[in-house]
Amino acid sequence: MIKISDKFEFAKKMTKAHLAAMDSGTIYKTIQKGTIISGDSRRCNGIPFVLNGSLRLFRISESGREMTLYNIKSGEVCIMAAICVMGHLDYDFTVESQNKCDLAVVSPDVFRKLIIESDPFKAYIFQMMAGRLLDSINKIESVNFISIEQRIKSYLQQHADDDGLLNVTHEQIAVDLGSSREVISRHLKKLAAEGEIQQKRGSIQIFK
Amino acid sequence: MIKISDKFEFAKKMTKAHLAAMDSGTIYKTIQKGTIISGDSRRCNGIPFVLNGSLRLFRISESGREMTLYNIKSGEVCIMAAICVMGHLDYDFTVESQNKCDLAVVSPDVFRKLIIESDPFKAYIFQMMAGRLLDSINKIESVNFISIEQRIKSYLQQHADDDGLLNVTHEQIAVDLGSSREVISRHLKKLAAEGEIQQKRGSIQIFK
DNA sequence: TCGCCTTTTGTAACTTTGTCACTGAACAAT
DNA sequence: ATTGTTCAGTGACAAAGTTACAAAAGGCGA
Repeated sequence: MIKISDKFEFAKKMTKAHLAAMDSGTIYKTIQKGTIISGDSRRCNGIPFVLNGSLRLFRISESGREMTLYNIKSGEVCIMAAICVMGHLDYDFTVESQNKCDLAVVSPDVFRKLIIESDPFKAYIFQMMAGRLLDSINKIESVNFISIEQRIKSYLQQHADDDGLLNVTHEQIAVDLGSSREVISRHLKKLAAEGEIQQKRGSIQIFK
Repeated sequence: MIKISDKFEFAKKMTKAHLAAMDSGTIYKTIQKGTIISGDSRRCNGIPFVLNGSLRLFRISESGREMTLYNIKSGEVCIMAAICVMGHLDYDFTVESQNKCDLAVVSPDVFRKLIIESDPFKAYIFQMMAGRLLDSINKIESVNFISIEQRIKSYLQQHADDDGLLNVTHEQIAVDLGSSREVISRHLKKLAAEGEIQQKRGSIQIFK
């Protein structure tokens, strides 16, 4: 079983005592794709560190529209959980696994101890938070300044594998971009007509 | 002349040595309304702590559209400057004073020293960053989920003084909400017709 | 292999929001 | 009072999002 200290560089700089404390307050678990680990009236019972796989943090509006805020990849931590634990705030985001995931869930108490005592731990959380803030600012800008067509194109580029293939539905793209399926369909159709992509059910092949 | 340690609580918990270091690396300055202190091809030459007044951090899109990302109030620090200094990144936001401001600009070197050595300093920056991240996430949500009319109403509520008066132009509201003046004008006209507000040139009076 | 069900995609009509190109009104300074 | 500048109003249009369906694709059991 892989542990935090195997995957996270910061752990290598921690003292033996802190590592032991972290270990004793950590529950390792493997979850299947589509598992909701937080939100949906579930309280935050620990801070998830992702060892393998990736999580998706999203919100659902009052009208039921869903929007991805960001993904948490392998080697990253759910920084919103961390912030809520530190500020004793409520955590009303929903976090869902996008595939089979190995998680290390650190208990709030141990987290609070480490964030105060351990410099490497603190530095790591700091860095994650800064990165997320930059991401968020970029997202705000992107939503306001960039046309949906451009954003779809970027999305396709970023999510395509080496062969230019994506296994996503129009709905998924819409949710990730904070748009709606119909809009995505319209633009994909246009891109297909222009010969930039080819569509199949549940997947998209991009060219050039 | 007011100093950082007079306005910022965290300074009261710092050691004498760190306070002295901070002092020696800080330049105090007063700037007039509308002064641009960062961005516009200006490099970041220090981290501004706001003693009085408030700053506005914004971005300008390629098409020239301007959008406020957030305001930095008295007792706060420009966290984007801090992040850029820590990550040695470029700082391509624009920061402008919204009124007459007293600033304490801490040099990057001293900032980097304090962020490593001083726990109270670190804790303060941490807290500011967390707050800003929450704000940003809320902004993303608000832009995606809430109608412009609702957002205008919230804006009016939040920015009105005790008598329900706001001294803002339609253009300012548009920039702060990431919308356009014409849209704001349309909705304000509607609100005025419904008797919820009364408009004058450069100011709005809200009722109830 | 055929029908059935679910998921995914397509589409038309409509509303909301944003853009463009002006016009006019309010205020300040000379 | 004239002039220039900033602020607000407006109509026509474009882009994006919503509503309400219909149609196709794929999986699955009989």
